[in-house]
Amino acid sequence: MVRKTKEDAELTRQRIIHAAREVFLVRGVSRTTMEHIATQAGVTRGAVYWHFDNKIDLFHAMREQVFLPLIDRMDDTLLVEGSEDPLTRIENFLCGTIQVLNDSMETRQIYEIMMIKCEYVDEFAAVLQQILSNCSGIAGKLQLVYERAKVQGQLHAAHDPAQLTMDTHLFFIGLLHMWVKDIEGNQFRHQAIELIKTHMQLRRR
Amino acid sequence: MVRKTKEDAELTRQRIIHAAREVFLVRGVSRTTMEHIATQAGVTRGAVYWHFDNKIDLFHAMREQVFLPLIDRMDDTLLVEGSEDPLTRIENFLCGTIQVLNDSMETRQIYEIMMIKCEYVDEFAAVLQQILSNCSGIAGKLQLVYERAKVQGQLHAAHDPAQLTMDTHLFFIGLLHMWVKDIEGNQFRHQAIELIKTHMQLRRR
DNA sequence: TTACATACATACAAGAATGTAGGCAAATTA
DNA sequence: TAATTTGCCTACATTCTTGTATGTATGTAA
Repeated sequence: MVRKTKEDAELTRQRIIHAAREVFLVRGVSRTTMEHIATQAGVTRGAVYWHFDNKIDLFHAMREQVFLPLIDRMDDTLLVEGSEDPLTRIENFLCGTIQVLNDSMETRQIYEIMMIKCEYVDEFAAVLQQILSNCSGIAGKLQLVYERAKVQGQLHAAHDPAQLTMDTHLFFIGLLHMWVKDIEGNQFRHQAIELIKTHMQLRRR
Repeated sequence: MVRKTKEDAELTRQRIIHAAREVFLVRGVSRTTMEHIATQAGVTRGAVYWHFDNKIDLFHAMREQVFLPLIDRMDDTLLVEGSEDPLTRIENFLCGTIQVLNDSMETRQIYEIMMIKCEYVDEFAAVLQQILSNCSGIAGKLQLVYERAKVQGQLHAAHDPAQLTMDTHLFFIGLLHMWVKDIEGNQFRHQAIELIKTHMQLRRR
């Protein structure tokens, strides 16, 4: 078969992205060649180069598939004032993220690639900046919610929302890192939810 | 000059390790070739291969130069019961680590390499295990000190040393990661010490 | 002072990896 | 249905890397 319909082509594109993820995970981004990805996807380098300019283009395509949903979920869970109080909303957001990692192998693998299978140099240095910018965004939204919690009297009088935000932010970054690295699962993965609950409990009055 | 004395040779070895650090930092570990390192060190690949089997051998040599001192300092600061109370000892250890990062460019760069310029696959997967094992060691010692704090009545009655340990551990891992990634310094580096003090203040009764 | 080991430099062979250019048949459009 | 574009494959040409093998001059020990 040579030429495909548009739908078939899009399917090929997706297959290539999936293949890239699988190979990145095993070989690391740097050691992965376009040939590896092509073979894994069952096509040739020609097809890969047709759909993507180069490796980092492919990397970005892969990354988008987990980060766009993350932002959406964050807004929904954190900012929409439903029946939950602010601190519970934060707790739900953190637990929800862990839940996504548990449920979605794809997300799990992409996090793993970004954390321990990628070197942020040259073209990839910009990716790191995007990640940091994302983190700032998360921290910003967290702080909004902590400020709501303060207003609603959920916090100890001595606790400052900005400080609590940073503390929670760093805690969660650490948790994500260890969750991802703890492949065996016996150290952090099994007790991640409990760790979050404990962390939040420390700041309820 | 061809043949050197033992002292000269050791000097060459050190120069190669330093060169490797510098090149790893700029090009990432994977993209760094032995030729890059040799050139940076002012020698040829012959010299590099004489002193080190391959790149990961060099990587280990580089890593040792910061990790052995870390362990020592940890034991000194955390475990030696001097004039300080337990919670202060923990605070001093955390602040001390940040201080080392501030003072020692070498340490700073090696952390940066290990966190965002290295892919933990194949031969490097074992390095990640060592790091995790190191983390376990740190957590273990932290917990000992938190238990001392509990005995000495420094903690709230409701707080469990094991839980506080994990929370502090994850906070600090997150802090280290963000400290390293925050090259500009405006986000985390400048306020790292304050963040630690705030974190510890959350658990003093 | 004669061996031998050491500390490198140089040269070579072999295998990747990349990007591009050209080909080709089927899908799409006019 | 003719013309064009799309989606992909094949085939270079070129450039890196690696490991090793070999050369060699100098410390060093007997």
